[in-house]
Parts: sequence; structure tokens; C-alpha cells
Amino acid sequence: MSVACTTGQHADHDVFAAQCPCRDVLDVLASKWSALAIGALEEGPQRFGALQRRLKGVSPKVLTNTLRRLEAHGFVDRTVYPAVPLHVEYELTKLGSGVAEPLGQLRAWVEDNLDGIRSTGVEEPASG
Amino acid sequence: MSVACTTGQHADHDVFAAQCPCRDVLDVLASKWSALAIGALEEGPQRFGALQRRLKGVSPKVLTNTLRRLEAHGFVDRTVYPAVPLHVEYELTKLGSGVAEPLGQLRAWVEDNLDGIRSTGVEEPASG
DNA sequence: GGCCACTACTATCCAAAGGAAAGTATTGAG
DNA sequence: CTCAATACTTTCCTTTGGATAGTAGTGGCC
Repeated sequence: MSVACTTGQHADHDVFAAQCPCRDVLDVLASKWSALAIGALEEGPQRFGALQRRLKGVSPKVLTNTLRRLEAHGFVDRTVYPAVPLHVEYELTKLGSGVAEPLGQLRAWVEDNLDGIRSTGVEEPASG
Repeated sequence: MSVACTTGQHADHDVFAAQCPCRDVLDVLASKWSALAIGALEEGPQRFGALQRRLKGVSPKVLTNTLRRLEAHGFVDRTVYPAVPLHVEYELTKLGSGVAEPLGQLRAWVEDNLDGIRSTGVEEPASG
């Protein structure tokens, strides 16, 4: 039995198929900022500003976009407290907590194996 | 001088840090086509054309780009057999096989949970 | 009353990446 | 010379990512 995409016999879901909604979902989840945002939210509900500080280097536009996409797919809940100053909280849904596991393993793998990975900025040994 | 990741102690590696090479690696791996390409290559070495057929809907430009990025980071090996017609084979390195695990779990999660996920095409329910 | 700080975005401009379709290079068959 | 096969590369256009600045609402300060 192969261990590839067709591991399960559930329906006709196949990430390798162009027309499967899987593809869309994979596109949303398999992104740097989604993986990081979901990872940050594993620590509990957080506000926009806190997420911005946690995901160092993210611009507010991209963070908003990321969170809205995750919200649209049901991975995070967005709650507005109309207090002063405005207060918005993001938290993982049950679905979001579920996907946080494989995403966390990916992040952990990267951190664990970084030393064995060639980085993008690697220079070719210029001989001479 | 060195950022949190160049010390050799993976305890210092932090994907949430902007300057950490982790970020680069995560960016390469956490993409739709990378996850799919690595998944396809789990089944064994494959040629460009085979990968193109397996990753349904991918354009040759994007597939080339994806494979070259994975190669540059040491996740796949590219072997050219200068026969006629030209023959090129891609296969996972040891590193690639390692990351195939968390990536496979992500793909599997998507396929398993698709029924509970709101798809992209969903419009915001105009309430009121 | 006016200004600043705080919070959460939204807008703008530019560059990089994604995607569809056609073209390139090589060589044997006909 | 064209046809076929393989693996890209090129072109054009749209989408997304990224840096920076501006918007909106209210309380505190002076």
C-alpha cells in the first residue's frame, strides 16, 4: 500500500487533482504566513498587534490577508470587542487546531534540520 | 553578528524570527507545488513529464521553478541522461525524504478533513 | 478644544511569483 | 524537410507579497 496522497479511500478527494477543492485548501494552508499564524494561535487567542509582533517581519496588509483567508475557510475565528481602544481577537477553531498539528510538525522539522539544509543565499565556491 | 540560527544549536532556530534562514526554508517548503512535488517523488524517482502529469494543472515553467528551488536547497537531486530523446530524472534526497513526512501529513489532513472545510468560492453571507 | 497615543486596519506603489500558451533545442524516422 | 518525443524557456498578463503611509474612533493630557 502506497503512502502517497491516495492513502485513504475517502471520496474522490485528491490533492493531486486540479479540480479538487483540496487544491484550494492546500494553497491556503501551505504558505509561510499561514503556517506561522496558525502556529502562533496555538498558544491561545491573540490580538492583531500581538500576532504582528510574533510573526516578525509581516506587514499589516499581508497579516490581514492571511487571517481573512484562514477565517474564510473556517480555520480561525475573529472576534471584535467594540471597546476603546478597539480590540480584535483571533483564535483557532476546532478545524484550525486540527491542522495546527501537521503544520507544527513542518515548522519543527525545519527548525530541527536547518543545519543540514543549503540556504538560498549559498555562494558557489569561486575557484580562482 | 550571527542570527539566531547559525550557531549550530537548533534550539536557537526560530521560524518566527525574521532573520532566521528558517524563514527561507519554510517559504520554499510551505507552498502548494512543493508539497505536491515532494509527495509525488515519494513514489520514487520520476521524470519531468511524469511529474507534470501527476501534478495536474501545473505549468512547465512553474514545475521547473519549483524543482530548481527544491534542488537548490538539497531536497531533490536532478540527473540528466543525455540520451535521445533527452531524459531527466528527479528524486528525493535523504533530506527530501525527511521533509516528505510532515508534508505528507499535511496533504493527508487536507484530504481527510475537506468535508468540514469551507471552500474558497464561498461568499460572505450577507446577513441583514 | 486640539493633539497625541493606541489599535486595527486600508491604501498605495512596486517587485516577485503564478499561470496559460507558444517557442526552442536535439536527434531519429520517414 | 516535417513529425514526434522530451524538457524546458519565453512571453504576456494577473495575482500576491512587501514596505510605507494614511485612516478611523476615543480617552488622556495640557
